[in-house]
Amino acid sequence: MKIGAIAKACGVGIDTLRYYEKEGLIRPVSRTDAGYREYDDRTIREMEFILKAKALGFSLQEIRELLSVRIDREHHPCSDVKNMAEAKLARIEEKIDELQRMHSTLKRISDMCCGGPEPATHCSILDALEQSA
Amino acid sequence: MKIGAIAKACGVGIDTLRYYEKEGLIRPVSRTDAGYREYDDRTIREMEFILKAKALGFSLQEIRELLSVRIDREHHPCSDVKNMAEAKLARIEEKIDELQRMHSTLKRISDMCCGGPEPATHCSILDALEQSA
DNA sequence: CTTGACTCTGGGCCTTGCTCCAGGGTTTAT
DNA sequence: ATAAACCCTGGAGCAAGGCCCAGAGTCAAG
Repeated sequence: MKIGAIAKACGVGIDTLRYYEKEGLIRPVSRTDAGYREYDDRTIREMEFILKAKALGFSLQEIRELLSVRIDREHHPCSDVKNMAEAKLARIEEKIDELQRMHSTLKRISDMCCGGPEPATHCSILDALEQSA
Repeated sequence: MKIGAIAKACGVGIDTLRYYEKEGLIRPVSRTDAGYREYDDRTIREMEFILKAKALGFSLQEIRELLSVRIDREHHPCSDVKNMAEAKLARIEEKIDELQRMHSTLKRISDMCCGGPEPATHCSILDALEQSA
């Protein structure tokens, strides 16, 4: 299969595949005489792995590490993978906390605002942003 | 006050002030004969406004809109501000939801992993990422 | 008077993950 | 045979929000 077929099968752009190759995530099985990349089903499974990991919040760099464990499971301890998963979970939790703090503060000051058509002369949202608290 | 004093007072870098100026968020009160930017206390209050809005998740572009209401409250309805706040709240909620989905999926598959020192031959995290579900 | 601290402009660089372009070669279908 | 569709490389550009640098001018203190 050539790059276009893989891209279609995985629902990504051709450029994405070339980019992942440049980043060391995937590799074509070979090249044709004309220099065209050739892939097989393994690439599709690798891409599914990558896309799933991405959906869970792993960066391409982290995915590269996951892939390096994946291709040689025997020589990597399970703890390597679990550590990455737990570190990622911790970062996701931090991000959620931060967003929740932002949300509650903003909601508090937004709820005080009338939101009506009258001039914002006494708008409590703007007032809240003014305060040097 | 010159730019270094403002930067120190606001806890930002000098480049940040020049960047905000280029982005149309702030403006020096005047320039000295030598071309140095001059500011006064109003700038500090503006920067506090900006930094507070940033902490609530507003982008610089959105803050520019907030500032334009702020400097001429009479000619903008309160609803403009509240709409921005509510749109931002909605986007924060979306982001939280997405992170929570990521978190629960990842936690589920992470919890299945032993995390021990043995080879990852049967690591359930990797297995879960393999599955074409 | 000189040294050091400050400021100016204009531009480049960084992150992440692509996306697009130019200018060429190749393959496939009609 | 020729046009359409595909592929190649290398590099530029985008988002956002700055940081950093060079080279030059300015200002305050000793």
